[in-house]
Amino acid sequence: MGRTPCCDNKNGLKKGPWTSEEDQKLIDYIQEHGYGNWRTLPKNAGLQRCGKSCRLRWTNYLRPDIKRGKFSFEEEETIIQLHSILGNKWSAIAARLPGRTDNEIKNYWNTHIRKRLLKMGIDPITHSPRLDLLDISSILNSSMFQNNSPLWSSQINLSRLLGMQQQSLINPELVKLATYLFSSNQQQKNNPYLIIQQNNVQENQCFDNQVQDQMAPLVQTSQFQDILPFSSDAQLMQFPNMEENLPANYANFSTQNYQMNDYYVPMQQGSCDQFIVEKNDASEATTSTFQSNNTTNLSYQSVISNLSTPSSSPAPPNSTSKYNANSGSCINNNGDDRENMNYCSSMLKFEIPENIWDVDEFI
DNA sequence: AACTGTCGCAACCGCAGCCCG
DNA sequence: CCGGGCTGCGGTTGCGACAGT
Repeated sequence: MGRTPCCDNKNGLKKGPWTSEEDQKLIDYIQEHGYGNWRTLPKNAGLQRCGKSCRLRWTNYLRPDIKRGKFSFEEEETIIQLHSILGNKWSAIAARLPGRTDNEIKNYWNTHIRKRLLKMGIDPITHSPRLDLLDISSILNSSMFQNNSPLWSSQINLSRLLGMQQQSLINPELVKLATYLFSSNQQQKNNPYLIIQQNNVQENQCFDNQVQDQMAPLVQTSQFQDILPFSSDAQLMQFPNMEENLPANYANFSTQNYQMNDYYVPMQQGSCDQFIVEKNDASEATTSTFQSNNTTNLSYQSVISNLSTPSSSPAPPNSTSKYNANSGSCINNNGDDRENMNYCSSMLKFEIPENIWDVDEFI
């Protein structure tokens, strides 16, 4: 439209950091007259600033209801969850975080959370594991590609898959597939747990036995049996020393014994049509379970409380949500249709293709 | 102590949408 | 309906603080 910018310098308007005197003038004026009509406000308040600068200073810094200081774990987790739903809609995210401004959240995301997710091997945009960091050869050597695998008979064209490696970076379905293959590769090592070493995902095959030993009891408590992937006591029996290794205090256990870049994903393969997503608040960890309605189960659990500071999950108590894998919608026990399942899971999206064995469909 | 590189945050910039005459 | 003004939003930048050498 070609209108003149409101903040041109032809009037000698001041730019740059605000002084305390300017702040006080702005505060005094707004307290007396309220805000509105930002274009005329600076003149009336005796400020050599443009209205835009005044509005920004007020909304991002001087507003009395602004909460300063470090982000709490609850806030951080909320930001991650909301970002997985809303993307870079900082104002929308800020609207759900009382006292925080969009600018502050945006800065915090770019300087802390985004870097952390990248370091963990998670794409901060898609909130999915980054396929470009996966060792594709180890994926291809996974159980699914052994000649006794059901997939062997499906005549997969491996070179075709390799050729799609780059393209797969932008194909969400292939990302899902690779994620699943990746998990299967870990499972092949007769290990019920998958630790994603987020510092270097390429070294996933180097399983950290120490962490494994620490994590094993995590899922062996009666507290977790209801949300575990294992459908029977017999399956639970495959874990040794389940009573001895039980931590006295799970919350302390989860926050003190793990590195922030470790994820813990017990899995069993299977086809899934529909999942139940649960959040166990008593655990002070975010726990999500995907349970198929078939005979085989698949579960995903993320210990998210190791991100920064020990704290509790922001979700309301007793929140249980059902996630329909086909529609992608997430409905909690109050019947509210959540926009995205990530509200009740965590930063990692785990979606299992409806027909995982039909690999050709993804290529 | 001096220099250099990195990080974090406040502030700026430009664009888009809404409102109103 | 149209155009100008205002506001809000998201991306980017500049600079001070801090860490490392």
